[in-house]
Amino acid sequence: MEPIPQVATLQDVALAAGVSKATASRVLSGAGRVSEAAVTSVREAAGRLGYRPNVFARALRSTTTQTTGMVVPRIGNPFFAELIEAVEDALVDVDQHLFLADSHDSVSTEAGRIASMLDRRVDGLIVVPVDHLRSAPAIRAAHAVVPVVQVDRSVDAPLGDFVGTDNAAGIRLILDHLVEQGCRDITLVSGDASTSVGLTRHQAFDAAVRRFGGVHSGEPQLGDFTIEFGREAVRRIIGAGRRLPEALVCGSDVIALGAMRELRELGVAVPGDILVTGFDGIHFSEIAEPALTTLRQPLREVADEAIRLLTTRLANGRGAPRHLQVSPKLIVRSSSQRP
Amino acid sequence: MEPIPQVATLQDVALAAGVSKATASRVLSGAGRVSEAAVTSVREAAGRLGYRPNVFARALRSTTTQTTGMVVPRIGNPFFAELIEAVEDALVDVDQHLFLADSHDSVSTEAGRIASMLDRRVDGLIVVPVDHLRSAPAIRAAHAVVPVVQVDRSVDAPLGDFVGTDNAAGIRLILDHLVEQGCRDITLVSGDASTSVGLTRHQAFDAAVRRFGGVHSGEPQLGDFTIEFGREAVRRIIGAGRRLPEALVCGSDVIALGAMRELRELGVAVPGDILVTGFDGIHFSEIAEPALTTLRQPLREVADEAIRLLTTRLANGRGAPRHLQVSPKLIVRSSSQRP
DNA sequence: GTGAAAGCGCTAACAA
DNA sequence: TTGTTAGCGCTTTCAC
Repeated sequence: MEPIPQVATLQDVALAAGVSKATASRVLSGAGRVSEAAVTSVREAAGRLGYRPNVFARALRSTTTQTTGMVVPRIGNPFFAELIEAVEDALVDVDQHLFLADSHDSVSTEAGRIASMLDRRVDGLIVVPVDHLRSAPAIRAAHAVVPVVQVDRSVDAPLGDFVGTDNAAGIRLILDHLVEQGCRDITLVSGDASTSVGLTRHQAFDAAVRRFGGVHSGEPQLGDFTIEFGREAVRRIIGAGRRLPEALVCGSDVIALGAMRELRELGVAVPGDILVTGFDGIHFSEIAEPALTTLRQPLREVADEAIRLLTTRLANGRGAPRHLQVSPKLIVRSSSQRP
Repeated sequence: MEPIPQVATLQDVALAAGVSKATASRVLSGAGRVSEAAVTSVREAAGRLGYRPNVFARALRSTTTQTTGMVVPRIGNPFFAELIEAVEDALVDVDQHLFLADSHDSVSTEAGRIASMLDRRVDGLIVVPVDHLRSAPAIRAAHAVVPVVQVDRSVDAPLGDFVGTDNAAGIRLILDHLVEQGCRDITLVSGDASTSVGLTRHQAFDAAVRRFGGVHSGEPQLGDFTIEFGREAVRRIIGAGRRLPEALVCGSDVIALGAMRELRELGVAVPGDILVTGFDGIHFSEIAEPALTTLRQPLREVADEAIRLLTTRLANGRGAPRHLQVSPKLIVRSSSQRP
């Protein structure tokens, strides 16, 4: 396999501008002192020849690739899709490109994807870990080589930086609201302890329930952050034949949407017979019927912080891991208001 | 900026295996004749040293990068998010990695993203064009350099391969169904003529309406494929004060979901007062209330075909552009059934 | 079957 | 300020 010939190389530009490759390089990459004349002629020549630097030659020589890697559990999950969009937006502002991979909720796939990001010498890595324990080795390996920022979820070990939502505060906002609505019997439907958010939201829920004297919670339903699990949880709760709780606090909008669907199919009215809340604030929470009360995560802010952490790391190197939390905002809609 | 030192280079492996770089390369990249002994020792040494080939050095020398580029109008749009997921899945099977970019529904952003894909020497490019006319130049430029396949939408000029849904057949399925439900007054709410799908679905709609003798359609509402436009269209239709149509045929599920939301807020019952249909078959169409009748696009199939087209091109080079259409499947749900 | 050597396009010493 | 030179790590002739 022959190398693909390049339209115009730095050599061509240098020749056309009547300078050396080195000078041309200095002009184009903006480093080092160069004369006005050189700048003008090189710029002109580069433009005329339609010169595009060879990314690989550059990467082979330098330490940067202008590329940020991102690994998420599942692209099709609307929450992650919206997060990806926010990151892509934020990346444009710092002139970085996005290398994206999907770990399919599998720790081993995730490890492979992270390894391939490292092979591609990404300048930084944004990862939403699949599992708060078993994702650690791959992330640790990455962390040894490149700045890593975990977003939304994190692994247990203190590895690199993190930016996510203040889950405990969020859950408290939800509980306050529900109690205010007169609920005393509230059940949690959320992700299980395999992810940090599942764990934290569960703990926060228990703590918040304990804080309110008269409130009690049924058996929490813990599983995946999927529509299907939301449905399944409802079937389990209703199948158990016990009295219906007054409210369902769901660990994500996706779960809540699935739960509401199943409730409707089983003839249970929301918010008539039971209140439901979500978490994340995805676009669809607003157009669901009934519109879903949720906690909006400021994704653009999260994305901006993630990029900022990455670039700071790149500039300043090591240092204690930083843990940033943004505050979710309670959006009260029909699903949680007594008719 | 110093080059980042590599953990183990081919040189190291060769040394450890007691062969030359050339032989080591031949073993590892599987090209050329090599002795059993060489294979064993090189493999062993590579494994022991944790050798990972340098992607950039390889790309600099060879013609392939194991990377496929994908440019979509908006990642956050659930239809595209699901498409991206399907493509990512399909790519794994052919050992390719994904370079993803968002064109933000802007032709100029799209051109920039495509150019940067070319800079990165992607082996192939998958693009969902923003505009069926103005996206052509950038796609043509790409097509001159690398296999390009347009997915879902296409530009007017015959550039590279295409794989998408048979929109006309889809619209016909919808119309047949609606007429069967007794509808005679049907309005289209869809994307405008700036995209090929907007155009095709509109034309197909007009043609199908003409085919049925007694059916007439109100003024079609054309705009973006967004939730917001779905709402806006409904406001316009109702604000016009004319008699409500019997059904709304929406050009995408996202539009339909927005439209249903607005109808509800305005006190119009679906399917009691008006029927609504979507297009695409995104996950949320199923859990909407009422569940949305839609046309399911077989995304995994589309993705597989796209990859197949790309790899065939890569192997066989030029040739007449191929235009593949997959058949959407009508999924009838509550939103289009007279109570 | 194997090795030596050239070179992909670029950046960064080091001289001048 | 500029040019010369030396590689970054790899694949691929071309001899042997």
